[in-house]
Amino acid sequence: MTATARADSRQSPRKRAGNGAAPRDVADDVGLDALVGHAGYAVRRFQIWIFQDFIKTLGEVDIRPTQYSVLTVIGANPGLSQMAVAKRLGIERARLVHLLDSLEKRKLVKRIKSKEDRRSHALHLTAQGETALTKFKRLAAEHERHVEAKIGKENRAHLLRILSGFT
Amino acid sequence: MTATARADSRQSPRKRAGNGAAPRDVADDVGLDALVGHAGYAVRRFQIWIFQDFIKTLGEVDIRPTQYSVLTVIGANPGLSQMAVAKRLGIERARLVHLLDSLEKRKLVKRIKSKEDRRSHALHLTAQGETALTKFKRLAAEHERHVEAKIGKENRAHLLRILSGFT
DNA sequence: GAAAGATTGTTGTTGACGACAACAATTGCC
DNA sequence: GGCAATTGTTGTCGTCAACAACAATCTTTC
Repeated sequence: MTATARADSRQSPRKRAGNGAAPRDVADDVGLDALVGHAGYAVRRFQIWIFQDFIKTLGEVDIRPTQYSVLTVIGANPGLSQMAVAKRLGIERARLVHLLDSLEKRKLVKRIKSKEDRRSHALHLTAQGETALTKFKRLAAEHERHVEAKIGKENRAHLLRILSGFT
Repeated sequence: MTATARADSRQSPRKRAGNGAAPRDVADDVGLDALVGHAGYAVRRFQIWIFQDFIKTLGEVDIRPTQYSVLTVIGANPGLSQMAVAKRLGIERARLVHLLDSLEKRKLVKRIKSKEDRRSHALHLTAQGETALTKFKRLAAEHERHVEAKIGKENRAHLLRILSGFT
């Protein structure tokens, strides 16, 4: 049913395709037709927009969305292992290694060798990391207001409710 | 206001952070706190889920979301230039080159040298591409039903309405 | 009508990111 | 004590966005 708009022209599409009947130099009025109504497409475009705004809004402190999520989880749950953080955020532990390397180099996070399980590291924010995170959160809240301005306050709330199952 | 859940513990967070007070071997009940209420995080997680389902549902025909969007746009607007397609879908023309290379190798799309503008290529589906696309659309509709089953029919509809501005 | 500037497709590089595989150190199981 | 599983780490591979450079071609401008 997404193809309804094409149903007629599909019977003999090469009639127009033969030569340059419609090369269309105007790129803005291209019909999406079947693409509209696809949740994945809309979500992808929205996600791109929202990440770009986040990166831009937190640009002055050079924090990307993934880094922010890591800092937030560690800040809320000090002493967590890398495995636990990775599992919670749905990122691979291999990936988390590099993330923590850079965050540790910036003195925002420290890895402390756990005494209960000497394989694992207990993750903590540094004092500097604590104060930095509060600033990041202030900027993130500003970003959140941009989202509200873009799609509306109620729509944002409803969106969060719809997607709450994905935590 | 997204940080409200942390507002109390933020005053003296290092009280708990001091040593291994809460190493927490259970990874599933980790509090996200401040992360909940961030639209970007929810959208990212949802987008990952929805893409994985799309890839899996269209796995038998080996078509990924971006490829599907390209085929759909070309199918609905035969004769479009690469530049127009790229601009419409928000992907770079450099990226589109590789996408079209693979689609052309699979005989789904053909580039025809435009006679009006000899720099550009007019994009068309092959006959094989036309019939293939109808099958892809059927599978995509099935994927869309998975989304409905996941978040609910009305929620999906509302989601599309909220995000319609991102086309 | 020719020079200057813009556009189209192409190639290449960079960096973020997810998926996977291998490894050493350590723990837990039996 | 020995064997399987887990944790952090390193490395590779493939996807994808962002840029920069380039040749061919159009468009503008004088």
